[in-house]
Parts: sequence; C-alpha cells; structure tokens
Amino acid sequence: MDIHYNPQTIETAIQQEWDATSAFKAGETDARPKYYCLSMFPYPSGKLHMGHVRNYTIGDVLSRFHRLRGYNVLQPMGWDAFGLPAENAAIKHSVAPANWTYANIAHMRSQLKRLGLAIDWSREIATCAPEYYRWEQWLFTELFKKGIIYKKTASVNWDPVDCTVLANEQVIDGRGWRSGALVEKRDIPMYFMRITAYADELLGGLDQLPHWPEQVKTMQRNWIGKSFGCEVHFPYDRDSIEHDGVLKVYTTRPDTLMGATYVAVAAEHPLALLAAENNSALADFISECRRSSVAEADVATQAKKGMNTGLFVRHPLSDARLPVWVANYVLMGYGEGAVMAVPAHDARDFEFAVQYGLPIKTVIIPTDGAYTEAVAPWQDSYAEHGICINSGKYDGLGFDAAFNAVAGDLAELDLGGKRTQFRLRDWGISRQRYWGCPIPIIHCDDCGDVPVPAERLPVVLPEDVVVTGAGSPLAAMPEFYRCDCPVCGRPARRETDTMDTFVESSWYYARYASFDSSDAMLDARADHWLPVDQYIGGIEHAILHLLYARFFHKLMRDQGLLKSDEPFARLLTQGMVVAPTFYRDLGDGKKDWFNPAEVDVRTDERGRPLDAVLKTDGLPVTIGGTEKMAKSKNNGVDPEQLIARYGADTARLFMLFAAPPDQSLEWSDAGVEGAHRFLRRLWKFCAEHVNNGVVPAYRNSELNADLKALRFQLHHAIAKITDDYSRRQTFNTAIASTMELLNSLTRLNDTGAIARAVIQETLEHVTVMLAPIVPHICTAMWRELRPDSAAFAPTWPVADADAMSQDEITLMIQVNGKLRGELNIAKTTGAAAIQQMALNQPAVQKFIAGQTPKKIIIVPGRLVNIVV
RNA sequence: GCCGGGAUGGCGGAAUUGGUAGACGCAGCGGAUUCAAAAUCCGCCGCUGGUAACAGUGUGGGGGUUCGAGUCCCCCUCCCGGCACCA
Repeated sequence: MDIHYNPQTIETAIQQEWDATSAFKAGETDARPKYYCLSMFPYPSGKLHMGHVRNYTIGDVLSRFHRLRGYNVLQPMGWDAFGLPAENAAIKHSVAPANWTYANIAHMRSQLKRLGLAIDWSREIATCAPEYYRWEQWLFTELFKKGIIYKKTASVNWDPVDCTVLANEQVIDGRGWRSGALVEKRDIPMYFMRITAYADELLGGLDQLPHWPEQVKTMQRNWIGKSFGCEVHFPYDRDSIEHDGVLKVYTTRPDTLMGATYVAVAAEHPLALLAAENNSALADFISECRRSSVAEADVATQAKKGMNTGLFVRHPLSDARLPVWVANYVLMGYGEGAVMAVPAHDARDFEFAVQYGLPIKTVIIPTDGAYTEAVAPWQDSYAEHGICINSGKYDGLGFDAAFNAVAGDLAELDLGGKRTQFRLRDWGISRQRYWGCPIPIIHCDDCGDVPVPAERLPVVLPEDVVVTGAGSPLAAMPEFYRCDCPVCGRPARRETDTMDTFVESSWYYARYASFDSSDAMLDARADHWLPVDQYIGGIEHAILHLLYARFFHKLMRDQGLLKSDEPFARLLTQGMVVAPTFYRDLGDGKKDWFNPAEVDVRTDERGRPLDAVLKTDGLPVTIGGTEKMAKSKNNGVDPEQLIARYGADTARLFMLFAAPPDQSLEWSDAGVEGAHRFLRRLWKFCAEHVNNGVVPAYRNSELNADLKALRFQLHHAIAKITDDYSRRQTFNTAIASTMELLNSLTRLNDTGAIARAVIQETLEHVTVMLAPIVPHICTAMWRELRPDSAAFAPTWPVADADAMSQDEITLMIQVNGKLRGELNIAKTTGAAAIQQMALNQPAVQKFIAGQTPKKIIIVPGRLVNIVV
C-alpha cells in the first residue's frame, strides 16, 4: 500500500467503477427495508456552488450510512429547470433559455459526479422536459374540473415602460430593475389553487411529523394562521353612503369592539372607490397607494398613511357613527380588505390614530385591576387580554366571556358572529413569463375556459424563441396561441401564461419513483418509495416550498395517485455557507470586493487579526463581515477548484466537520487544509499497518491497560458515532470522535501481536464509520485492510458492552458549586464512603474551613457538591 | 413591521436529560528534524494576577429560579432566514 495519499487517483478509479457497475441503482424488488433520501434538487444556474456541495454531501452521508445499515437506498437527482434566471440570461447573452438551461445541466451533472455521490442517475428528471410537465398539465386539468383551480383577478407589479409583470425581487425601491420606471399595481386575471380548502389538514398534519424541526412546524403553523374571532358588520350610515349595505370586517378581538373609533379600508375597497368619485384628493391618494410593490414586507414597513373618506358607518352595537378611513396598511387581498380600528388595544391602529388625531377609547384594563388608560407612547401591555370597561353591558367581563357575549349579540342582530379564519391565502399560480410550464387552458368565446383534453397533452413550450424582456414571447406567437376549441371546434385562443415554478417542485419527489412512466403521472412504485424518509434542503424553503409540496401530496392522494398523507417523514434544514468579505471603498458608496483568496490577513503574536492586505499590491483592504457566499460580495469559493486541489473526500470532510448541518458554515481555507491533513495522517497510519501485514481483528485475550483503554474509547466512539449519524445528525462530532481515535492510535507505540489486532479492529471500524463521509478513501483502505473481501460491503459496527465497562470512575468534587478537586473511586463505592473521601480531600478541607456542611449532594457517577 | 432562529477562547465549533465550560480542528507560540525551507513529529495555548503552587474571573447585556445555569424563566441588544412573482 502506497504510504502517500493520492486522492485524485483513488477517487477517479472508484468513481469509474461506480459508474460502470451502476452501483447505486435502486430497485423495488429488494428484501431490505427501503430508505428514500432526497436533497432538494438544484436550479441549473450554471455552476455548482458551495451551498449545493453542502446539501448534496449531507444527503449522500445519510444515504451511505443507511446503505451500510442494511437499507435499500434510493437517492435520485434532477433539475428544477424552469425559472426566471434563464430568461435573464437569454436577454443578456441572446441565447434561448432552453439551450442555456440544457448546457448548464450538462456541466453541473459532471460536477456532481466528481463529488462522488451515491445517486441513481437512471432516474434523473428535468422539469422543463415535456415528459415531465405533461403530467403537471394533466393534474391541472383534473383540478380545474374539480374546482380546486379557479380564476380570479389579483394584483401584480407592473412595469409601465417594459410593459411586463415584475417579480418582487425585480422591484427595487419601488422601481423596475431594468427600466427604472415606477412600478404600479395592476389587476389581472389569474388561476388560483384552493390551498385554503386544505388549510385545516395542512395545519393538523404538522402534528404527524415528529421528525421535522420544531421551528419549521412553528413557522408553517403561523403562516397558515388559524384564528378564532368574529365577523362584524358595520351598517352603512345612510346620510353619507346613500344606499343600504354593511361593511364587513374580521377581528380576533371582539372583546374590544366597544373601543372601535373608526374603520379603515384598503385603497381598492369599494367604499374607498365610491368616496373617491367626488373627491379628487382621495382619488390621488388612492392612486398613490397603488404605486407601490405588492410585497407584504414593503407594505408593512412603509410609513403609515391614510385619508378620511368622509363616509360613515354605524357601530353595530352602540349605533355610534364611525368615520371610514383609507389606510395603506390595510391589504385588499387579505380578509375583507377592511379592519375595525381599536386604537387603545392595537399597535398599528394606535400609531395611526395618534398620527391623524383620531379618538382613542380605552375599553380593556389588566386582570390585576389597576386602571391603565392607553396613552402615548404605546405599551405592548395595552394589547393584552384583560377586563372590559367603558363597554356598557360588557363591563367586568374577561376575554372569553366578552368574546361570547359580543358574538352572541352580533348574531342576534344578524350583524356578524363567530368565525374561524386563516391567514393562508389561495395560491396564485399564473405567471406572465415564457420559461415555464404552459397552462393547459383554451379560451373559447362560446365555451369559456376549456381545459386541454388529456389526449392532446402536453401543450409543448416552443424552445426556439427570442426573449427581449418586454412582454411575454408566447403572447407574440400566433403559432402557439392559435388553436381550436376542444368542445365546439371553433377557433380559440390558447392561454399564454405559464405556471409558477413552485408547481414543478411540489411533486418532483414523487415522480422520481415513477420517473419513466409514460401512461400515468405516478404508478404503484410511488407508494413503494413514499413518503421520502429523509428530505434535506435550505431553511429558506421552510414555508413556501415545503407547504406547497405538502399540499400537492394531498391533492395527488385525493386524485387516487398516492396513499400516504405527507410527503416527507423527516426533514433536515441545512444552514448557509458563509465566508469573510474584503473590500476597498471607491467613493460614492461603491465598493470594490476582493475574494478571500486574493487577500492576506496579518495577525499579532497571538493569532488575532490585525489587518488585511491585497496579495498583488500589498496595500490594505477593509475587513468586512462574514456573509453568505455571493457573486455580489466576491466571497465565493469554487467547488471545482477545491476538488481539483484536494479531492472530493477533503471537500466533503471539511463541509461536514466545520459545523453541524443546520448551522451556517463558515468557509476557511486553513480548515480545508486541516481536513486534508487528517486524511493524509489516517491513510499513512493505515498504510504502515497494512505494510507490516494485516491480521484478524481483535477477538479476545488478555489486554494491558493501554489496550483496554483504547478499546474502551473505540466502543464508546462506535455508540456515539452511530447516535450522531442517526438520531442527532451531527456529523462534526462523529468526525471529531474518529480524530480522537486516530490520535490514540498514533500515541500507542505498541507493535505486539495483541496490539496489532486491536489496531486492526480500530482501523476497520474507523474506516466503516467514516465511509459515509469520505467514501473514496475508505473504500480504498477497506480493500487493503480486508483483502479477502473483494467488494466494499462491510456492515456497520456494533459497540461491545464488555469493552465499555469500567471498574473505576472519577467524581468531581465541588464546594458550594465550585470545582475543588476530583476523586478516583471503585464503581461500587457507597454514598457514605464517597462523602467521607470527598470531605477528607485537602482542597475541600481548605474551602470548608472547619464549617459543618449543610448539605452534601451526590450525583451518581458524576460529582459531589458540598454546601457549607 | 410580523413570524422563525442565532450569539461560547484569536477563529470554526464541543458540552446530547440542569452536574468537570472550551472536546475536535484551525491559527499562534516553543522545540525536534533539515545545510535551509516546506512537509512531518512533540509540547504549550480562555482572560487577569502570580516564578510557581494556586486564586479570581469567564458562555452577547441585565435580572431571576436552583446546592449547582452555556443549558430553565423574564427583559434588552445585535446578527441571520422568511413574508406569498428569486429559487
């Protein structure tokens, strides 16, 4: 065995072997239990970045670990191939989005293969392939027939110069990113999926997911936002609004209804539009409200503005006249597009009321009875539940009693009553873009919106187009949109909108099971593999993608395609890959960013950073923060170069060692060196052992103290590492344990026959336990350690209980909770003897200084605390 | 703004159920080897005081519960993710 570790030779040979033998092809006829391990598929942006490397390494480690534990593992890969970046690249480089995408896929596939992932490549899918999206179109038509998909108008960001709809991220400070024009809201017809019909099930289903991170479930619960409240109808005031009607609002605080001093409506609300007919100032204000982005974050952070409409409504219980205001913080698309304002007990209403001098009426006091009038500045306690005051017949009632009383009275008056509401809104899936899945609808003047019949699917997206960035290319292609109505046969127009790309990623995990089915979306294989046993991806997908995929799973189930209720049994959300930033100020707020590789950081004699200079000119650069690897900050590291230099195993090892998977991972070139050094040391130690002759692993015989200690450490490590891989999913601590084992092996210095057998045992176990993380080097080492076993088919080690037993233990001795000494005792020592020995310690005597201990706490096997 | 998360040596992190804070690695310092350097090997390494033994102090800040708190509770600061058309 070569004493020098040569990763390139080892890795290319083994990868070729995996490829040639289709080593990771997964079948359904296998006696072993199935394990479906899935990493979120990538958008084919062009090159693999470190975030991908991290994601796919974590997935591969879990796949290979389960393979070693006797599972039939499926780990597939594919491409989330539709999306905005392809259109942007098309505009910039005058290439067709399709060609750009296919070239990127080819390059990224080869990069993934060089990482040594145990992927079943025969199942590869790309969502832009008609064989894939035809089933998405088919499901669309089925859901359309069922009424799950319906049409309504919704607001979008409209760029009046480019005459195009903009994504939220394309709106920067209220302007279009390319044209610079002020963006307007525009209402257009769109198709919506009735996700709200599944809101209760999506909420309840979270309780069936014990292996999802609590934080993700919490975020989804809050997003769905089930609330219990009241619908309240404010009758129109006939003197100002000259017809009958009611203004509907929803509130979770009916107990504060008597404190409502005005109502606020969205700019698009019918009452606002009515008032604006004879009020040009109001009309101007409404159009100002419409000149902003549709993003909720923008709406919520903009300065609160409003205007009185001059209209009034009547309080449903007191009959008081309440003014109707238009407010920019009220959203038309959410709830009723109107809110009742109780400034004394709601922070937003309070701010608005103070700003416009509207009355604030305190109607709730704290349960402890102390009277607190809601006066500026706002206190969070004003919003707490309490006791009603200034509320007539409701005075003295607590939250629940007041809630019920008000709800009952409203119901009796037919002006509202109890209602459950969700924050979740229906999912608008229409996109006015080219590079997406065509919506399979035909518009016929006589028959209306007609779904494309199944036998005419797919509606193929033409791939040879020129994208200009102004308007949708499909809407300019008569050969695409001209068609005949499937019902009446008369000339009709094909829908030219495409679907949100979240639709493709909502069911791809299921298609991997039935990847080659040409006569159905899914077949029996889907129920074989689903649910996914382990799903891995970025925390940024905690809400939207994961909620949509859960929703689709239920849709497919109700369509009879699947039997399970949830798509992903276990979820691991991985953190970002971050790196230091360096820059020079160029004046007027601009910065010149330098890649960490171009910079030398100088340190003091203790290793603390002093300053940084550019390698090429030796002049200083500013040390910026540690941020997510991004082109804009020039702090990225190219995985391809990393692998070319150190090999895939080093890249994988570093990614897993530097941080636990769910935390952000800070890039460090020196850390990569350290990971590589460990592999070199391991290889060298193994080679030296092998070159002196492999021996059978230790079975049983008399061990000296050092060898006993080594086996004690080894078998504890086996137990710990197994737990780290399976329950904890912290691979950094598993790696640390194998490093400790190698350190102990190096220190052993015993070449006797028994020692060599224990070393053999340790090396074999370490090789298997590291194999999920660094599979190439471990395969090569295993073949050297066990020349008898041709294939790499070891089994996961089991900790030996005998080796882990110990006769003597160490207890920590504390006085008043401070560490003052330690005590080595036989495991069987009784409490009284332990107390006596602890008290006899000189250090203990010194600190109790002759006082009588008040209390002595003994934590078995851990410590003794003497309290004086 | 709202929802979710995070903060531990010079750095990444460990401490799994409230019980030895700093495992493992990086950086740094000292030594061995070398003509020399790289590589490698050995040792030291939270902070303050002390030659040392040792003592004090220390997990973003403030308060609390406990014999004992990085871990539990309350308040605050800063950073990160999401907010429905980026994926």
